Amino acid sequence: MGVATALVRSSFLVNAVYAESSREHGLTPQQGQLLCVLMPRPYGMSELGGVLGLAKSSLTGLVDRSAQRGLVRREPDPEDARAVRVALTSEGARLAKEFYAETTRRVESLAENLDETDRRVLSALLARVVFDNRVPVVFMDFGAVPPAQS
Amino acid sequence: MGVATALVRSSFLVNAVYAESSREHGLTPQQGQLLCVLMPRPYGMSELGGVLGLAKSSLTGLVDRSAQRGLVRREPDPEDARAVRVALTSEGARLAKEFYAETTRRVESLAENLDETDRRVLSALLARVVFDNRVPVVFMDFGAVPPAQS
DNA sequence: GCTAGAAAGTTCGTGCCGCGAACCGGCGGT
DNA sequence: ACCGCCGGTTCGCGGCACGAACTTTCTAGC
Repeated sequence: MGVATALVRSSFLVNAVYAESSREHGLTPQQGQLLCVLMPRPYGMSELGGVLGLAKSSLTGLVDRSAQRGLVRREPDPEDARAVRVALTSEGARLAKEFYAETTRRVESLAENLDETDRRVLSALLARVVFDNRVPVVFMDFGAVPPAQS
Repeated sequence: MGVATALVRSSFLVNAVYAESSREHGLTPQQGQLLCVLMPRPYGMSELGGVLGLAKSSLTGLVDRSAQRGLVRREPDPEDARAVRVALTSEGARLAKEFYAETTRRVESLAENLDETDRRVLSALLARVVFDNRVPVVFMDFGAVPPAQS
């Protein structure tokens, strides 16, 4: 199988899993992604647009809906009266943590038939691709590899 | 980087590339995907739902819009008066071929910094994941590796 | 200081997407 | 001949993403 085909199909798979996990947590995939991005710290709207690859107006809507559900909050930026800092509410932080953990678990399980070595190799190669192509931090890397204290 | 993080981020990347390629061909990503699936042969609506992972009603809409743009056609199934076979129009087939080729090229180029060996390993590992998880044929594998007459 | 313009966000209108519920007509077993 | 299943469509809903136009605030240049 060509590398393009492999990448496209695996993306399809990961998306499906991500979407299902979102749905089961009462989130849309976009909201799930927003929560994950906000986990480490608050972001400005434009900054979020850059990370998520969305237009400003798209962000307004996404943050509106997420705020309406009590997941995030718009705080005024103390340094710039125009700007806004989008932060998780405590409820949002709770859900984000849960969603992140469960999604990580499920995506990991997609590679459960690979042995430890293969998983490491796969991670390393994908990490290289991700790095080379300057992919923004759309999914954290916390305890991601709480790993093997080999 | 954990395997989950690597998979999620690379998916994000591939999606972005896929979406951009679609847009530049005047397609939505869903329409592009539909065209790619239909390249080898016509499909029934339910069958398409299975492959794309969509509800019946979602398919109706997608096929409607694609048909309106002259990309696909609904043909009656000669064996079953209820059923329908969705097929590419000649225009649709032309665009599909173009879109497929360009998208393959771009996705491949995401791994351009990997040497031939690494690319092969990456393909093999992803193919394994895709196979183990029964991912439907959402992206063909034609001349996928027409490559290098080294 | 003042003003021209850039930057941060919002609003608005449009089209696409995905879903479930309800529905219709053909198919098939009994 | 009937009744249940199956393939598809319709409808109404909410979410998503965009560009264009607009408001307010910041900042450069003079």
